[in-house]
Amino acid sequence: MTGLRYKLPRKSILKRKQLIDALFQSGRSIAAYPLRLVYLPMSYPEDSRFLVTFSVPKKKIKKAVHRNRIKRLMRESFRLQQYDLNLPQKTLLMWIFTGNDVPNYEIIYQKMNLIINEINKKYH
RNA sequence: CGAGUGAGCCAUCUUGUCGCUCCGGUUUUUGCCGGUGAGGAAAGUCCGGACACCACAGAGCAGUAUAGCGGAUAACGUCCGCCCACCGUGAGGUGAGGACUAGUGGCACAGAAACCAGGUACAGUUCGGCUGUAGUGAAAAGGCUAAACUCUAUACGGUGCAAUGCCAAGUAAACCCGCGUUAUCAGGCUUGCUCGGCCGAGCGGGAGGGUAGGCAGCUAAAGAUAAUUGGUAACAAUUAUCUCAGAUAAAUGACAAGACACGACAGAAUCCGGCUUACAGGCUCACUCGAUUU
RNA sequence: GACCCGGUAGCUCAGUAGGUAGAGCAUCUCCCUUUUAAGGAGAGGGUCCUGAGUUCGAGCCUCAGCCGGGUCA
Repeated sequence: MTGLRYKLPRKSILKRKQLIDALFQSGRSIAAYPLRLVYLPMSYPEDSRFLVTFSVPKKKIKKAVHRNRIKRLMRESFRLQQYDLNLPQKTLLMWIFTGNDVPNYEIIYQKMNLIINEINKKYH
């Protein structure tokens, strides 16, 4: 795995509303509190193995500072683990935070690792 | 030294590795190099502007806001100075601080009686329901109440960057019902109403279809810092230096090491000036009271 | 982001010149009935979202905050 650059540029971020709607309509999900991953294999023009986005509901986390903090932790955690995820084809990913409090980085990292392993089992 | 008052400022820092936004350069292949990157409240959206658009905004009414006097300002409900009232030993603090001698209304309970009056008990009387006292109450004939209507003075066109302009893509110039078509005529604008003015060949409703991209607006400005001058002050003028976020499912994070005061409230979304609310702790200056020493 | 509404009993809502907080449903008790439902009689239940201010006195007027909802591309 040497030589891999752990980057997460803008082109790998899911932005288009049409794709997000499709993801919610027919995507599957895996949960590991306080995280939930919604995913859907799909083809799209962007040159990236996946399109990913992170979401923290305002109903659960009231303060904008805390929502930003959680999204940053999730983004950082996914950035470092993106090559552990073995996907046979292009896939849409949405990470949703379902907890009620601000967690620390280690919990996010471990739970994300759990979900990623779960996905890999399904494809092998 | 202790207690306190007022004004202003700061908001963990340093280094390394990996990563993100925007800008510039390099390179021609999505890399590399350099720079850049949240707040004093970015918040609440409570005021005031700038800016943009609306068949240029006219008159009257209504409505809303403000309320000692003077000044500052682009403007303000903000700020500064002075006067007055109240609070504090004091430094100081607080104040919607015009008018119930224009009119209308309200004053529960208690009380004989509560706002065109009327008249309880007792006493005194010049016998005139005249005077005093008692009693209820916030208030008893003289008042209180305008954060009651109202009056006076002043100000105010409406909508807001999801405004607005342009580009690209796509769809349905179709269907049903009603009204109207060269007119003292449907309907619309003038943003609550009336008058007046203007637009006008289509308009209103039902059911249904399509779009959810990009660029401009978008950050160099009532700008920041310093000095000097004018002014009691708010503030203004001049000179010098500097360029300081512009994202768009939305950029500031992770890890490691070190330091100490062991880190509060909290995240820009068109931009400024205020107000209000949240907030660990620290610093500076001026002043007051008390005690002690000399 | 900008601009608007609302908060009163367990639920749905009334509440105007500021003066003792009400209705319907629900709950509980009793009556009626073989029993239940319906009907009748009665009872309990309130920080009027929170905190200040004006007033002799605020659900109501003023200011600040909290929570919930809506409109606009």
